[in-house]
Amino acid sequence: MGEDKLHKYYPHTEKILVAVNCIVFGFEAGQLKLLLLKRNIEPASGKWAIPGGFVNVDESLKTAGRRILNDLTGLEDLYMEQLHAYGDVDRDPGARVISVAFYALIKVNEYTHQSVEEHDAHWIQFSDIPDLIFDHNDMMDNALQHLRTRARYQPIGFHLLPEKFTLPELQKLYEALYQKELDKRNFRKKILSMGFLDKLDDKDKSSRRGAFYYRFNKVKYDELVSKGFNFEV
Amino acid sequence: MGEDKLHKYYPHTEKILVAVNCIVFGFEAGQLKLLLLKRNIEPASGKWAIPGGFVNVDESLKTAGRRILNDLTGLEDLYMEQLHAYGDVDRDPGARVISVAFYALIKVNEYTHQSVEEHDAHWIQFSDIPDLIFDHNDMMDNALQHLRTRARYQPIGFHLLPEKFTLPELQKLYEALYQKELDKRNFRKKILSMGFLDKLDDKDKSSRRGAFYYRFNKVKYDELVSKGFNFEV
DNA sequence: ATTTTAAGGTGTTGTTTTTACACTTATTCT
DNA sequence: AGAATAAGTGTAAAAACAACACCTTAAAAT
Repeated sequence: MGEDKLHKYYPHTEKILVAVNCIVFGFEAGQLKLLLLKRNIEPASGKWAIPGGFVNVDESLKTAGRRILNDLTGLEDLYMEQLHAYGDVDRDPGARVISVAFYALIKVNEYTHQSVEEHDAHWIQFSDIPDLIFDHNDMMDNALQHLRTRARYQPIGFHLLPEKFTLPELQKLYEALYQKELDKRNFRKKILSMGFLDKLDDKDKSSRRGAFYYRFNKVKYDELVSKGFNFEV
Repeated sequence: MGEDKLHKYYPHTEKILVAVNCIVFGFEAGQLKLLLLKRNIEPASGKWAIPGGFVNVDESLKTAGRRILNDLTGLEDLYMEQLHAYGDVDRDPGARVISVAFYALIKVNEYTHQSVEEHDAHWIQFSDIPDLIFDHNDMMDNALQHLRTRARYQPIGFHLLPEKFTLPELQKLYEALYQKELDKRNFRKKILSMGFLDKLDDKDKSSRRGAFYYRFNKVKYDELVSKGFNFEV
């Protein structure tokens, strides 16, 4: 799509820089974590920032998000949803930049850890989030808030856990999200009564007794939803 | 903010046209309605569209939304929230345009009707929505879906009603949103038990018996929220 | 003036969902 | 063998929800 077409149809209009930022959440050792980078371009080089970059004219917003996140951290195939467009005139002191924020959820494992480290990115837990550049602390707050409310009504928490997870792990995730302890019996009763978790034969042996693994069964879940089921934790 | 600054900090980056669209909802005669315009610029001139226009470099997204909506329809001071940024590369055949959609709620009355008519905009009820340009039908679907879920957990429905409204009116609004009949006694019990509606002394006399007016008391509502209350209808 | 009509307003009961709460079991470590 | 640790399990009381029918008010019609 060239300049000709642009001027033909929308003369006297001003173009603007468009960026995307990806707020990447991970869950590890009972802690919710955020992926941050030290920015390496001016202005604000060296300061902590949420991964981001500029959208090219020939790519969609989500494509740009995936490309930029891959460039900056090596991560790919994450669950990603658009969150909000940040458009205050002076939000970026370098230029007028509108940024579309996405939040992403990732199953943290050795491979992703390695990739993140090689790119000099860092997992920071929520009690230790530093001052971030521009409006990135706002983005982070909004994303966290959004994740909290959304996880209650959509089964997106499973994107933060490995394929095979235990019920105590799942409960710890929800406790981390809601910042509130949950009753073990009531939690298990509720989750299992929904009927889309498959109990596996093997156990996670990191505790003495060991806890059975479960798996999220998307086929069953979709079937239930099509019958009017509403997820809620 | 000039070109100098831009080139100093972010060289080799491509700027893009940024638009906003406002999905404006109204509620009248028991019907949820959408404000639409016939587009008067190319491409797709003469086709039905959601009101929209381009963002200037010196205004925020929301400011642009209010300015454009005011230009196109004369409306002002609406409740407005950002919804989603639409960024597919070919969504607008005229150029690469990213559009940030807002949804807006308005208390329809004689004054707003007049203003809308003078600008040749139209209130269309949901059963009669025509084919819209570009991805505007998607925007509308998303906005409606969003309104429905959001109205359940946030007291935003009151933005669609006059300051003084009756309980039968409020119930009709929720019935229109959920497309489902509600039990009069249970609805009244639930809404009134929340304790943020003030009953007024006068009645709406458009029915034989007349129904008492109520008013949403924001101070009481905020107080309840600060004590941990969660709105849900 | 009386009757009719249309919509507003009101409580109770059974069912379902949610919450609170304590002991047993499996396994590892010593 | 025994101690330690976390996993796993059931019940009862309380709260929320859903279903349901009649009386009241006031305008309109006769």
